[in-house]
Amino acid sequence: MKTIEIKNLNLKQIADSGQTFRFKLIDETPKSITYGITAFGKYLELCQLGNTFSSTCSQEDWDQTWQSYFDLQTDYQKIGQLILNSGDSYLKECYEYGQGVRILRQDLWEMLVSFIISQNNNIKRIAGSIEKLCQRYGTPIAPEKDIYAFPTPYQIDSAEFFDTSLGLGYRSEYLKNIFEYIKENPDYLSKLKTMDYEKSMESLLSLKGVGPKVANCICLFGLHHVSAFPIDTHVKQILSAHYPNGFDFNAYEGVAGILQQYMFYHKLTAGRK
DNA sequence: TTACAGGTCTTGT
DNA sequence: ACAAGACCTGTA
Repeated sequence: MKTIEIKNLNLKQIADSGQTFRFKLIDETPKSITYGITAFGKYLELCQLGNTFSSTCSQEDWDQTWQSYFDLQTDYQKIGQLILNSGDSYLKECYEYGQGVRILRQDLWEMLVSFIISQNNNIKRIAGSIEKLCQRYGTPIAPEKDIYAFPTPYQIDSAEFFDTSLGLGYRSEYLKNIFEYIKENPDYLSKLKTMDYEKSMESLLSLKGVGPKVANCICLFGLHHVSAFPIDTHVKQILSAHYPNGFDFNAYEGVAGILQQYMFYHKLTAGRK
């Protein structure tokens, strides 16, 4: 893959949208920006200049891994039209501001672990914990660049998992339980992938340490259930400020999670310089 | 020093 | 059902 044109994709926006902790900023110039992205045991360096993207990755890797990862088969323009036609000026502002946000199709296991770590935590510390977890247990992908895959449950030694150097705090016990559970039930994750949104929520909520917010994040980012709408402290503030009489989820059946990302990205980054 | 961070669990009404 | 309070820990 040399260069390709893609609409509705902005790497910086996705990096700052909070759905992934595996984008590393490599280089930024006034016109272009390059990220190193790790997913599914592979590493991609991708440079964006407007709508033009370039990388040295093989065509095979692009077709088999990254095209799907970036959710390129989904038409975000169409979702944008829905918003623009809705007459909701706040939502319109969020969409126009964050048109390059997509819902990445990330690995379910990685999302499960990452969003358990995210609870009552800050982004810097979350990313640091995940980084250390990969460095300690993950398969090397490009070790000269300090790039390691996200470890499988079998690579993680839960016996030494209470080591405080990962900075997980009380979440380590939740994770330890889940590692053990997955090892005893190796088909749990593939079963989860066959469930619809409601069933997968119910199943995830039965795991200790997974509440409604984290379960919705896993549904949205790990299972691509786009009707999931994670409500965290920021989204709670958004809803009470802009929708005091309630948000009409029925009007956006099946795409609510994408709207959540536009709103979330807007709240976190708009007005910061 | 104290408070906070993309919540969840536990306990007490 | 619902409302507090506790909870690891790095950062400002």
